Amino acid sequence: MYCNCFSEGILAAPVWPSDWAYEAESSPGSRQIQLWHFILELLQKEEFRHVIAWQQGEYGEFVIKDPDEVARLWGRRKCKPQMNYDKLSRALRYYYNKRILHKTKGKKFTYKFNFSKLMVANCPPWKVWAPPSPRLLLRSPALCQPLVPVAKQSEPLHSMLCTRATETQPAGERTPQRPPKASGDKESSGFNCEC
DNA sequence: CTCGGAATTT
DNA sequence: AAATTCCGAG
Repeated sequence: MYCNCFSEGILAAPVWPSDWAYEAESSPGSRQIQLWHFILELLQKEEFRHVIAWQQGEYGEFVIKDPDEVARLWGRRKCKPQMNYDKLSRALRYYYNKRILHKTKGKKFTYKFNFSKLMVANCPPWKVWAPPSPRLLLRSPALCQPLVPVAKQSEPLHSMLCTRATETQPAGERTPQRPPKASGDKESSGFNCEC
């Protein structure tokens, strides 16, 4: 009932406030990927669950199991070979004031997303894979774009999320998809920089 | 490790 | 505006 994130309703929303989804990769002059997008991407793929993963229990909370690796991947994406966890974590800290993240004190390498400020529009991490909605696939490359910041300047009031659908283990309904991950299995190791 | 100020860079 | 780099303090 509540989790209608995938229904046409929301996905077919008229227009996106600020379509960064489009400019995410293409638009030459547009901004580069943001760190939290990247984190979400990693979190969304199980290939990286040994490097970074959601923390069971509190949702939105994740643990960086291998800080060096995450930093390396981030550095690769941004073409910043000198990236390390020290720097990456500084960027993460800037998110505290922006209300995108906050720290889970006491737990090392553990942060938590502030979903009250962010709206999940597509491919929520908990479901890992949203079915069709071809219209919305726009021109996204491999997979659908993860999120959409809801409060750009005006905040509607969508603080609603898909509630916890995490490890409730519905079993029946949705079958766990394991989309395109079969043949070659090049591991692809995710992303490369096009610099 | 974690936290931010400050100066730069993109 | 979002990050990167450098770094002293707790």
